[in-house]
Amino acid sequence: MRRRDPDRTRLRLLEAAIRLFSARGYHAVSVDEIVATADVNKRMVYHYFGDKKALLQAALAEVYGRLECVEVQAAGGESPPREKLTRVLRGYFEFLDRNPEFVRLVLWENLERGRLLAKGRHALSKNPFLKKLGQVIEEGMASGDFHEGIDIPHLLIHLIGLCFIYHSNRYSLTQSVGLDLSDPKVKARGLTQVLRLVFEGIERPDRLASNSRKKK
Amino acid sequence: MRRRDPDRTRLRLLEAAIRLFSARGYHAVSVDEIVATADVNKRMVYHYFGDKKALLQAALAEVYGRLECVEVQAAGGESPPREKLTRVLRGYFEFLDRNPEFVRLVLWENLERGRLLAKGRHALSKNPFLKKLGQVIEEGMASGDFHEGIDIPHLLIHLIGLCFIYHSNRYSLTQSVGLDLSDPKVKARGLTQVLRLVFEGIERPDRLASNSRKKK
Amino acid sequence: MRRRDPDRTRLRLLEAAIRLFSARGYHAVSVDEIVATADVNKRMVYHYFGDKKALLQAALAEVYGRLECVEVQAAGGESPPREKLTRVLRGYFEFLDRNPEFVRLVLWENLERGRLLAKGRHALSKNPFLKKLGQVIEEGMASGDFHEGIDIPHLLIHLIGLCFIYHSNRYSLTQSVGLDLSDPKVKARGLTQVLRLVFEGIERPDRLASNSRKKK
Amino acid sequence: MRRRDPDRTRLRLLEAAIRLFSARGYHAVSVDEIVATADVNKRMVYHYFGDKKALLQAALAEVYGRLECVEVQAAGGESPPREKLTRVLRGYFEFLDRNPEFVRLVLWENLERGRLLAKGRHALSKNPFLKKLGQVIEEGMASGDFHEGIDIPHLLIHLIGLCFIYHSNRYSLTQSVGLDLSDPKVKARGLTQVLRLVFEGIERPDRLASNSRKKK
DNA sequence: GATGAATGAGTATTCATTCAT
DNA sequence: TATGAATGAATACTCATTCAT
Repeated sequence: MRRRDPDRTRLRLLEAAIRLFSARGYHAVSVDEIVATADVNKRMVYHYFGDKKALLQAALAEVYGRLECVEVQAAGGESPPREKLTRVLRGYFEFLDRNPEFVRLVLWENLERGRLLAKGRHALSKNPFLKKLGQVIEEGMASGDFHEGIDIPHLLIHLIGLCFIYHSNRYSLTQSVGLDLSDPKVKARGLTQVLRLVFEGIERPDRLASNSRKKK
Repeated sequence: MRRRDPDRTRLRLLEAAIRLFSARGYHAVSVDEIVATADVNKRMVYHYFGDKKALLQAALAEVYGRLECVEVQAAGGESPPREKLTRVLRGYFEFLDRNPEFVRLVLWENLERGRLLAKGRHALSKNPFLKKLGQVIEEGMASGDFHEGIDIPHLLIHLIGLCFIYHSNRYSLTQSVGLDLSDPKVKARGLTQVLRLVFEGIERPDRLASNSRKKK
Repeated sequence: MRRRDPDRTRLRLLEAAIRLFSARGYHAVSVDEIVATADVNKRMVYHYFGDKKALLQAALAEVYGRLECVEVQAAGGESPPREKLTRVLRGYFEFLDRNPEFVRLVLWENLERGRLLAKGRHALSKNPFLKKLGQVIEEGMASGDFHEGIDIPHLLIHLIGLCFIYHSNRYSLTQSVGLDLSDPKVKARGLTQVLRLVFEGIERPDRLASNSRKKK
Repeated sequence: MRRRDPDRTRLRLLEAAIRLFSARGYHAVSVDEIVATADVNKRMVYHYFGDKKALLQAALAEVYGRLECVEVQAAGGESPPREKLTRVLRGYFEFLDRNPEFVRLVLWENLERGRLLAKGRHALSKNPFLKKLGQVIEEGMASGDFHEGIDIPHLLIHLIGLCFIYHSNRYSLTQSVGLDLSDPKVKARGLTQVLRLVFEGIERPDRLASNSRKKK
């Protein structure tokens, strides 16, 4: 008879759920597989979590929470804005790289129209990472290092998008642009190029006078 | 009553499959639902496509193919590179907006690790849209309008990422940045801001001299 | 368009049916497989035979009929009874060996309780082979070569059984007695031993006096 | 209402499987029928056995095992070989008569080319009945009661064949030799005649001198 | 807290057969 | 005569969940 160790059981279930749900999505994973992976009795899913959906929700909460740990310190200190932003973006990019479960679960949830996201108050909503990111940009605008009039919410979206795309569309991009996005070197260069684009754009500065500022 | 119209039957199945697979993913959709939606006998799925997976594959091929139609003419003519690129990006952004099935199926497929994408030569691989996009950038580099030394494959990824993120992570972004990404006005502004970022970056040009070109 | 050749179509269907039904039995074979094997349109099964069951019946009739061809001449002439019987039994044994479809279909039918056998007037009922066999035995009794008082119907059963078992229970016997019954040499020896048993039994003749004739 | 009696459930499934599989063969029986007969939830087939094929395998093992119980004592003692062999054969004949499931399952399995027989160590392979049968014959040869030079493996096959044919080909034989093999009297006479054939053959002993021993 | 037997609705797929052309 | 689209019931098997112990 297995020793009674409620925490262990709950934890093993959660780990199995994160692994399997992120790997194959909610519908492609059966409760049987989860309990087999966790080496736990099936009944325990219902005992600890209620039902399969609630287990997914717990898995989401757990994984989303990991985002909190990223870059709490990265944006502090007295460095110039460009350096700060560089550090934060690098932190985020690498977080996504080291936490594929996060990327995958966020995508599954978006494809499910965020039904479960809407319920529980996840770390994703009151996200300290995004707050920090916004502050760094504001600092840069205040100091005159960055353009004035930047639309911060949209810029946040862009920064997320530039990092996310490397991890979300890996397979279709590998096919269509011909880069192997699982190669660490390719990813490293990707990050470098993202930073360059973000800070400088693609247009030659000496041509900027005539074009820039046309659009608000 | 038995109508006898093979084309109609095949088409209805394909449409139902596109609708349902893109809406809920492969595993959450049953063949029963598909045939009910298509109002077609269940056997016909196997008659025309072989099995459920092959039906998904056919749906992917159909929807991916739609990308081919976008921007065939947009990038022609004698306009300056910036205008050309603007037109192409706007075309892509709006294509994603008008074809949520495309966005969703691409994401499902990436989450499934591109298993079906790998087989069959889809329009996604020998993608004329991406080719055109690459050409426009080269033109801009050649004419001196854009920076020299741009890494084109990565820039393609960035452009795709900037457009994609508005449509792929709509639900989690709505929660985390507080913009309603289903609002057409928000999307329109998003595109504008994307273009601005792409061309100019966020750094003030007069500060560029000291920072720029440090990284290759 | 395939040329119209009714006889060919019917024949191909029949051949495919015999092959498949004898190989795997009625229920394990689908009409689709039959028409695929026959390279004939599915509808033709119903056109020529009525339904799947009737096709089986036709296959049975065809294969049972082959028994008629065996040993029409073998039992003629002036040879002594022992030689005649030897020839007939060898003919039957070898017929079974060369016609596994016959053996298998007879077994399937017996396992199905002879439901289809009961209907159509098959060659199996008014069987010329068995008639001949009986006649040879009677001749032997009349001439004094064979015991008097032989129960002919039962002896017929025994002779059939001795030949049949080598072909019907091939797989279980291979396991339980350790002879490879698919080996032609083993089968040849089997026939020899069958003949020896039939004519002489296993008891030493000098001991026969005391035991024999006890049972009627 | 949910009774909770695993042994009962397993047993009922096994009994239903034996009954139905032996009656109609593997392919003609559906899992639905089995569970309906057993009055058990369908899921339990997979819970206890794995799948339909494994259930058949379990049924085979169970029924084959019954052969072990036959004639453990029959061949002991000090009786003369002829009597011993008579007892053993009568035991086997009557076993087949009382266990039609055995006969039928063995035949089905042979028709399926012994695929399931091959796996799993069934009682059929290390068969104590056949061993005993072989020993009795050896004793008879040693004592001089039986011919010397008997090919034991083949004789085993013949004895099995003589008993089996009465039970395996009942339907076709009824048609072709005109005996009702379901009649107990006919079967009893059949056994008697089998014994007579086995011990004495059909040839008149006084004619034996000239013919016998010709074949090895 | 933990076990594994039990449930009934649901899964993808295949069946023999018929109909319109 | 021949084609292949169409049908609805049946196939083996899996699902998330609950119950008795």
